[in-house]
Order: sequence, then structure tokens, then C-alpha cells
Amino acid sequence: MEDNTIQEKNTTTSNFAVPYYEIAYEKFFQFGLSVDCVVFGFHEDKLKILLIKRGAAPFKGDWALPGDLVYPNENIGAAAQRILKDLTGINDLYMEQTNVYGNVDRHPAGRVITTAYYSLIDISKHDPHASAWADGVYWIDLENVPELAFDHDSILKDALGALREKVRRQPVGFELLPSKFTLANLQNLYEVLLDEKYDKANFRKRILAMNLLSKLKENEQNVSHRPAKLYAFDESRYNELKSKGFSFEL
Amino acid sequence: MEDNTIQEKNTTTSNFAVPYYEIAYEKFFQFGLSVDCVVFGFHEDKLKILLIKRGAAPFKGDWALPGDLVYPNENIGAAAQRILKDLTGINDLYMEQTNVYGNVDRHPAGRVITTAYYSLIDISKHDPHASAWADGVYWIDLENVPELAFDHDSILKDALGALREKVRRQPVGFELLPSKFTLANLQNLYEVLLDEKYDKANFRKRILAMNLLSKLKENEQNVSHRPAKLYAFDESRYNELKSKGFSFEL
DNA sequence: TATTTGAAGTGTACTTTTTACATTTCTAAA
DNA sequence: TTTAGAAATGTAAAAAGTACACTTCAAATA
Repeated sequence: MEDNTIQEKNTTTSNFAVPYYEIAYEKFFQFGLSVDCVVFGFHEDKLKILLIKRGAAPFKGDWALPGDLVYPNENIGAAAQRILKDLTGINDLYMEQTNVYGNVDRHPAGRVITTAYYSLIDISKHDPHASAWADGVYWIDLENVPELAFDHDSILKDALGALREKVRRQPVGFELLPSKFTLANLQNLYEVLLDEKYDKANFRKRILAMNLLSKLKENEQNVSHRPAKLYAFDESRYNELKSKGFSFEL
Repeated sequence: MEDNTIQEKNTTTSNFAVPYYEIAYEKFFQFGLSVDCVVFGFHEDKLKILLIKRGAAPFKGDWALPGDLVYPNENIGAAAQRILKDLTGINDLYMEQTNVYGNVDRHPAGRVITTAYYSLIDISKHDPHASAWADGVYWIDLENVPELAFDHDSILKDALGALREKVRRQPVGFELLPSKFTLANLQNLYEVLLDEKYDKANFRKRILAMNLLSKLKENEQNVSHRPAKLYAFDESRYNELKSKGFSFEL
């Protein structure tokens, strides 16, 4: 252990280690905590997100991200899962924390810190009869997202940026597709997500070379031309490769 | 705008949009909020972090990350800057938010949510006479970090992971070096940070090809062999290139 | 049944980047 | 003047990425 001390005890400042614990204790325990969820889906070549119309003040009637206050005895991740379950009826959604938003004036009802999560969902699995909040829950094309309540515009912007980064380096895009998909589906997803175009031959070579997909016996249905083979993402193969140093890219 | 409604109003569940606002209001505003800082430095081929010895309960005498409670009227980022200023005497440190930690039982004094930041600092600029906290502040080799108070072990682990990701894709490594450095210094930094070895000729070709460094007139001093040229990171050049679509890698 | 249509799926030559390693240059110290 | 040791450069081979033409197939049409 090193011991090049930089600073010895200093007793004057108001700080974490000393005063709050004995004095003015309550003043520091006045924060509200919430969770807001950016739920992404993909359907008919469009990236979509779930938005709600708020049913109560503040911002009653406005569009917003689904979110809720965290209970005093509830972990944050659990709160996010609860919200997602209420919204979609699904229990273990893919979920990723992005940022915390805590500006003093971000919430008219007091000092509310919010933790943002984004989730990826296969829209075809989504249960539209799930119990949910507010005056309605809607899938909105990302291109048509209206102005949102609170600071939800920037939460969405950050989540989208995080998703774009993530999707290049981790095989999470599959969460947005049905479990069986064609290579064209996959290419299309990446093209929409990343706003790029790929050469078909090269794209499929790159993806297949990774050895993450298993080719199924089944074919695409109901197309008026040669049907494509269906593939599935092989998660156990991915974990195996990852443990050997493989890392997904693009 | 689309209008495929998924779920209309549902009034039974306790949720963000309805009940907290009118009832049981106070129950939701009992969270404490803190900031914890992982301050990285680099000196003599070692990655180091700043740790404190806690001067008060809880965890009095234990090692911990520097951190403090956020004031009710203070923004989170401002709190982090305040802490870093107190610690290092420096005003505008490079700083990056990582995660939020909010497990119900993470803090013995109550429900305290903490936001973690990591910072990069040029150790040679660090002012050891700055006012600081607790029973002492120390630079500790990352390899020798002792067990830490609270959940600070996992905060540190996450921050290190985030730094390693970041440093590959953004030119932030320079924040850890003096403003004038040799290519060998830079290579060494990356080798320590990422635990890899690079071929000298290839490393310097890669870095120089990016056009982010300006070669200075000065040479390295006090070496008993051919002195290396000094370089500086040219941030304005980086911003210019970035706006043209360039993205740093490795 | 034969032909057409349109996307699925493959092969290959070319270009660019990466890698490995040898060689040369330079300053300080002996 | 020589030696030592790292700085700095050059190059050839291997690998990866790109562009694009070509072949295959199933369904629809004639």
C-alpha cells in the first residue's frame, strides 16, 4: 500500500463523511426518485417507441415516456421491470440503464431525480391487452415523436444514442426481431437503426462469419419469390465465443 | 402521427401519473442523493485512483471513494465538480457519468442513491495542498486497491470498465498525460490502460495518421539516449475532423 | 408445362488496412 | 571517437474489406 498523503484531516467543510450524519439529517433526505423507460420496437422497417399520454398533472394530456416513482423500499432496477411489466406484460425485457437526470428544476412537483432505461422488444410479442397507464399507450414512429413532457426529449435523445452505440458492439439487435428472421430482415434492421446502407453479399458474409446464427430448416412464408432461409440467434454459442475472447462488431 | 392505441385508461394501479401527486406525497420524497467520484491518474507506468480514509461513521476509518451528499438545491453535475474541486483544486476536470447505484440496503443511514462519475487527471497538475476531506486522500495503485466502504468496490469496477471502453473510441487518454508527451508515453499509457502490447512502429503510424497530434519543437529532457520529440493533442483539430465524420478508434 | 420475375444466395478480383520485423538515425555517455 | 539504447522509418506479406457480377430458386404468369 502506498502512503503519499495528499491532505490530512480538514474539519470545516460540510461534507459526506461528517456533518450530514449528525446534523441537518432530514434536509438531505427530500429527494424523489423515478424511473423513465424508453421502449424501442421495430416494425415494418420503422423504429418505434412506446409513449403515453399523461392522465394527470403535471403535464396532463402531454406525451411522455412511461415512468413512475420508485417506492422507498424498492430497488431501481426492480421499479423499471415493474413499469415494463405493466406496460407490455412481459417479465424479463432486455433493459439497459443510461443516465440520471436530476436538474433542480426538471420536475414541477419537487426535486425528482430520474433514472433512464431503454428496452428492446420484439413488437410481435407485445401484448396489447396488458394493463398499462395513463390515457393510453402508443407505438410511435421515431420520426414522428412529438414534443415530450419534462426533460423526456433529451432522455430519448440520449437513449437513442446509447442504443446506436450498443448495437454496433453487442449482439442486442436481435431483441428487436422475432426469434426467427431472415438475413434480409437483419440487414434491414441495422440499416434503419444506424442509417447506413450495406452491400448484401458483404453483410451476410460478415454476419455469418461470426458464427452466431443457426440456420433453421424453415423458410420464409408468403412471399411471391424465392423464400429466404430463417435464422435464429444462438445465444449460448455467443457466450461461448465471448468467453474465448470474441467480440461482436457491426 | 399514429394512433394504434394499446391500452386505454386504467385507474387502479399506483403509478407516476396519478396517485403520488395527490396522496402519500411525502412518502416518495425521502431519498438521499449523493455523488461518488472515481478519479484516475497515471504516473510512472501505473494507473492510480484517489481514495480517502473515512473520518466519520458509517465506515469510519475505512477506505472509500470520495463522495458527498448533493444539496437539495444543487444540480448533480455541479456537486461532482464541487467534490473534485475540493479534492484536487482543479475547476474543470474531465468528468463522465457512469451509473446510478440505489439498492435499498446500500447505505446504513437510509435510502441513499448515488451517482457515479469518473474523472481523468494529469497527476503532475494535481495540487497536493488543496483542501480535502476526511482523514486523508491518497493516490493508490489500481492493483493495490483495498476493500472499499459501501458498494464502492463495484462502482470502481464499473468505472474502470467504462473508462476502458471510452478510451478506445474517444481521444480522452490525453487527459491523463501532461500536455506535452512523447509517443512512447502515449503508447505506454494505452498499454497499461488496456493491458495490451502494441508494435511501436505500427502504433505510431496509427496515431500519427489520425492527424490529432501536433509535433512540437521541443524534445524530451534528461534521458541518456536520443531524446524523443514532444507532441501535444490538438483538440481544435479533433473537433474539426469530428465534424467531418472522423471518429477516433484505438 | 414452359417462361418470366424478383429476390435469395454465391464467387471473385481488387483495394485498403493491418501486421511483423528489419533497418536506419540520433543523442548522451563512456 | 566509440558505444549504447531508444527514436524513428521502410517494406513486404497477410488479412480484411469492398464492389459487383453471376447463379439459383420458388412462385406467379402464360
